Order: sequence, then C-alpha cells, then structure tokens
Amino acid sequence: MSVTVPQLSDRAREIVLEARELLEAEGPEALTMRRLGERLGIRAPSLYKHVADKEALETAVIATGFEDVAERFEAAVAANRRRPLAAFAAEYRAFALAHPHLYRLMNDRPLRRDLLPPGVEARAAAPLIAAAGSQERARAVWAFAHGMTILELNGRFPPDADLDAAWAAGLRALERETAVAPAAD
Amino acid sequence: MSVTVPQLSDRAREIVLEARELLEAEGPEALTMRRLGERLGIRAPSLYKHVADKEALETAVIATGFEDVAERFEAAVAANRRRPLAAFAAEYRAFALAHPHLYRLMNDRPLRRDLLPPGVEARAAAPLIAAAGSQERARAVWAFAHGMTILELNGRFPPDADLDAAWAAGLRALERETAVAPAAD
DNA sequence: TTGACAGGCTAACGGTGTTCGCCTACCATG
DNA sequence: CATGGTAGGCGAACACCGTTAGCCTGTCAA
Repeated sequence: MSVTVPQLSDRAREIVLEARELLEAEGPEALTMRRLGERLGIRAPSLYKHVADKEALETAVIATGFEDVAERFEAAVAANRRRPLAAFAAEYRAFALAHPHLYRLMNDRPLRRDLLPPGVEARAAAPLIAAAGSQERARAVWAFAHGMTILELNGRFPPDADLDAAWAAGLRALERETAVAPAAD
Repeated sequence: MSVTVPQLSDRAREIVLEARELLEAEGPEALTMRRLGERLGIRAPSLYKHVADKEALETAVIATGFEDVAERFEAAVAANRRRPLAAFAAEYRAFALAHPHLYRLMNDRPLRRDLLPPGVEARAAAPLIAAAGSQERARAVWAFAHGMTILELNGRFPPDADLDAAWAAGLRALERETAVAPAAD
C-alpha cells in the first residue's frame, strides 16, 4: 500500500508515518508528542517545526488510512462483481480488525476535513457508492458495516455471538432492498 | 467469592448526577475532576472519597444512561406492536440526538462491565431482542442503528444527505429479513 | 470522654499539549 | 569570501490533567 501525504515536507511525512506505527503498535494513549519525538530522536517541541499541532498530525495519519482503504475497497469490489456489497463488507471488516487503533482514529470523532488532503475521503467512499447503486443504500450499508465493526472492536457483542451470521443476515437484507417509498404507517 | 459491585453512597450519587450534567452540558473535555469538584463546591481530591477513579465515575454515568434508554426502549416497543423495530430505531436515534455526549460515552469504548450494576445492560438490550425475534437480527439492527447514529453525530454524512430515507431503507430491509442459511458464494 | 470515621483540605507528582526564546548548521547572494 | 536568512534542532516553562499522601475537623457511638 502506497502511503503519500501531500502538502507535507519529507520530514513531516516521516513523522506522520512514525506516528501511525506508534499508534498501531501501542494504541492511542501511547501516541504522545514526547513518545513520538523519542522514536524519531528529537524532542517533542521540535515536532512543531513540521506539524501544526497534534490534531493536524492525527488527521495526516487518518489520511494515510483513507488511502489504504480506498485501494482495498476498489480492489475488493472489482474482484467480486456478483456480490460487490459483500466483498466491500468483508474488506471493511478485515481492515478494521487488522488496524483497530487506526480504524478508531478514523471513525470515532468528527473528521477535520479542512486538514485533510482534498479527494481522499471521496475516493475511499466511491467503491461503496458504486457497489450500492444508490446513495441511500450506500449509507445504510456503511452504517451497518461501521456499526458491526465498532461494536465488535468495543467488545459489545456477547463473546459467543455468531458475528459472521449477523453480518450475513444484514448484508442479505440490504442486498435485496430496493429503493421505494417507505410504507405508510 | 462474589464480584463486589460498588454500591454508591448518597453523596456519590449526587456526584454522578452532577458529572452527567456537566458532561451533557459541556462535553467530555469539560468533565474533569477539578471542574466537577468546582460545581460541587469541593476540591478534586475529595471526590476520591466517594468514587474510586475517573473511569468508575464515568461508568456510573453510563449506568444512568442505560437505565434511561431501557425505559424508553421498553415504552417505544410496547407502543408500536406493528412495527416494533421501527419504533425502537426512532427512539434510539432520538435519545442519541438528545444526549450526544452521553451517547458517545456509552458507546465509544469497551464497557467496564465489572464496574456496572448487574442487569442494567441486559435490560436495555431486552426490548430490541424481543422486537427483532432473533439474536441475529437484533444484532444486525443494533449495528445499523448505532452506525447511522454515530456517523450522524460525527458529521460523516454529507450535509444534504437524506438520513430519514437511509434509516427507512435499512429498516425496511431488516424488517423483511428472515433467518435462513446464507446463500453459497 | 474517648476514639473511630466520614469527608473535607493542601501539596505534590508525573504526565499531557504547547509556546517561547535561543542556537547552530547550511546555503544563496552580494 | 562574507553575510544574512532559514530550517530544524534544543531546554525551560506554562497550564492543565488524574491521582496520591498526609493532615484536620466535625459527628457520633461506646
């Protein structure tokens, strides 16, 4: 997976990649400016010569995550034209389980879109939108996938829960769904 | 040896309610031990005479949230026997939008079940399980509802997105879904 | 009367993000 | 070659965080 962070100097890019490694290896509490500086052989205040503040640094890490998932989603959807939503969902879950701390960073709070390189979020979303056929269904599938994923990461399902079955049930339902006016009630 | 569930004194209960008010009014960054003490007219260290630590305090706040949603979910599901899942979903979203900071606290991270009064989580989950008919569908509906909700709270949908339509589409699909073996693929 | 204890207090510790002013090595231009 | 600007380090310090330790006082039962 190529990782590029536009708008950043070479040194800043190094810092962002090191930050991502630290986050993924030890979790969000470990990602402090001092710990990060330590890994880079410089002091925490020196980081501010390259990055505006911690939030900008985290957003740059998020951007690398979006690039990764964009590539993965594009490949997954392209590789299974018969059930693109199922392919997307499988890839979605696999990424989150492989990169739980990064996934949380990317999704747990409002996105600082003003600090994000333009287009990166849209590219990550495009494969799902194409696979879903409609924005409405894309949003429902996204919500389902994120919900399943984050609840699993947070240990909210019972330990003996058959999550594969829940994923399958949700996907089956959403694949069948056709866009019609909601039933009166 | 039974697990000792910390039983709160009257004073501790006051503290927890004040913490909840502070959280709901000003958000999670404002919920600090010093600020909470200030509102109660005591110093931060004195709080530790009543509460083990901040995590226990937050978990006690979470418990009050579970009690609230349990009541609301029970009433909502009972009031609409024809479409109990839709009733649940509407109530779910309404609670989250009315109490966004509390909702995040309750759902953003792993639950400290060992610090939670027993039964409170199960009671909140029961109405959905009953309405869904199967654990599998209950889990899928929960994931969808949480996903829609947290993505909305995080501002992740486009500002012009028709979220009512996405909710309706997802619910329509999940209401129709019947438990069958997943299609081979 | 005494003693336990509940519930306050101050001081302090180590950690956090961040700002400030300083210094030094490099590099382009006069 | 000399000079000056800049990139990128540095330590000190600030305000705030959760938390601990030790102290003190009022209440109340024995």
